[in-house]
Amino acid sequence: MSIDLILSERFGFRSFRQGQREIIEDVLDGNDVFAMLPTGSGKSICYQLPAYLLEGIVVVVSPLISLMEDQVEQLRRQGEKRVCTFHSGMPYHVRMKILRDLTRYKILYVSPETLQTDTLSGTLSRMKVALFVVDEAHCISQWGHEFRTDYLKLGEVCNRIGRPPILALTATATVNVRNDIIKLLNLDRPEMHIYSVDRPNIAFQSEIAETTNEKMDILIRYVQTLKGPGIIYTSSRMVTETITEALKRNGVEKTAYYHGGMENDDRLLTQKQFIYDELDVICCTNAFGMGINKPDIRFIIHYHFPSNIESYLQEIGRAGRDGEESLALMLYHEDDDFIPERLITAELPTKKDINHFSVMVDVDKPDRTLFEQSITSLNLSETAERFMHFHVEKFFREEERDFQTWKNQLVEFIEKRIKEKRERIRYMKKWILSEECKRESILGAFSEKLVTRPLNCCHVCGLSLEPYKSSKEKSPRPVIKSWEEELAIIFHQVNVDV
DNA sequence: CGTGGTTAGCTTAAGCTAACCACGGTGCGTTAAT
Repeated sequence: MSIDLILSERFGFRSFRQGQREIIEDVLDGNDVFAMLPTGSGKSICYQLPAYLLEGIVVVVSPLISLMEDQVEQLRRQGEKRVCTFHSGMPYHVRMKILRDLTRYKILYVSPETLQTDTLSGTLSRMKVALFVVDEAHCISQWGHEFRTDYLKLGEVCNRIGRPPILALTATATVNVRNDIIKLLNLDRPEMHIYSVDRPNIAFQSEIAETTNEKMDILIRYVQTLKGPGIIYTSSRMVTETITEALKRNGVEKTAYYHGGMENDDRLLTQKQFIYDELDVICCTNAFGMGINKPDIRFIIHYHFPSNIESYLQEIGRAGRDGEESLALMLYHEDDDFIPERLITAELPTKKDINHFSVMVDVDKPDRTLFEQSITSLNLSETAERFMHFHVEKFFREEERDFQTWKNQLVEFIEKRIKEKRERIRYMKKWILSEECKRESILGAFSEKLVTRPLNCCHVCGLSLEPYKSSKEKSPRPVIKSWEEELAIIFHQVNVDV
């Protein structure tokens, strides 16, 4: 069966979008593939379609449980029942049943953490795995080194389950991040499919405030005049709540906040309200956004800047998926520099911590239990603690281990990581403050040149804010949905209520 | 930097103020205690 036939019969599309055919052909040839496609361009087809042609199961590593659930649900709606996910939120007996029947499935969605467990990787190692997919592959580089170290072990796990061909998918990765992913996943001469990260319908605007109060005033003024829906990003949970209150006091009623400290149910509810247009504005930390496929987001405002330019691109990339004019507004005040600096140092142990550690353990007769206990008594941040556990595990896996060498390398590595992270913050700040074209310089960060400049480019090139303002007389937007879509929404909600 | 929580120290001893300090963001999984 040809891939065009499967595309129309299984997925209901007449033709491939940019990049999809080439990527699928390389995957079917059994090559390792690295693909960078802009958000919303149909990345999942690149492994879902080959699943019908390859012998064995396709294992997809995904960063969020909600993302995995969404994908499974969507495929089931399309009529494909041979897909599943496997995670801690599922009842024990359901998980066991899936394990028993795993050979019957075509696609399995799983987190990097669960994939490490012997129950799952053991079962997979005894069957044929056709393809190993890493979705949102930039997470390997962005989260793997400290926050979710299981991302660093994906290469190993892939070997354990028979080293099938690997497909790494992402929407944003600088050349450095690409190389990091290739190295950590152990990709073998991968076929590279890199497409432009430019989003011509997103215009850039920045405002530099003299004081924090002024920044808040500017924010409120913009939100009052801009056409929604929109997202406001900040770097602090508390600030999301402060901004929400301030906006409500100033006439922007349909506003809510969202951050990782909230109850799961509240997060889900707020997210749904935003997607179904019950909210105009959402004030959030970087917890919000991954997997949000709302097509008509009109503005993204940064009240604080993210700590690197890929995160920034990810965040603004959530606007204008429908192709309509959208605005990315950056608000800056010099006090903002403090937060990202604090965050990067808090996620790693200091040299002093490492010295403390080496005093506590017996250097000549290394004992695993004592090592682990000593980490706990260092009183590190959760992320720094995770980092230490990962490196201790690595130490005990070495046959000829030497504590001093390990320690020196660790300290060196920490210094290198902090230096890199500072450099990335510095680059982000340079972008904010530079007097050059915002679009050209952001493309430059991805080693790309601007080909055509859109009419509304950025405030440096000259920008009219008129297209982004809300019109006084609000005509109700016609909502045209196919009956399939309507049904899907109804079923979705039924599932949620039960 | 800004903020919120804690504590020392003052005082017609229970509640106030001021000084000080810690902290700021992303999620998976498992387990212990009811």
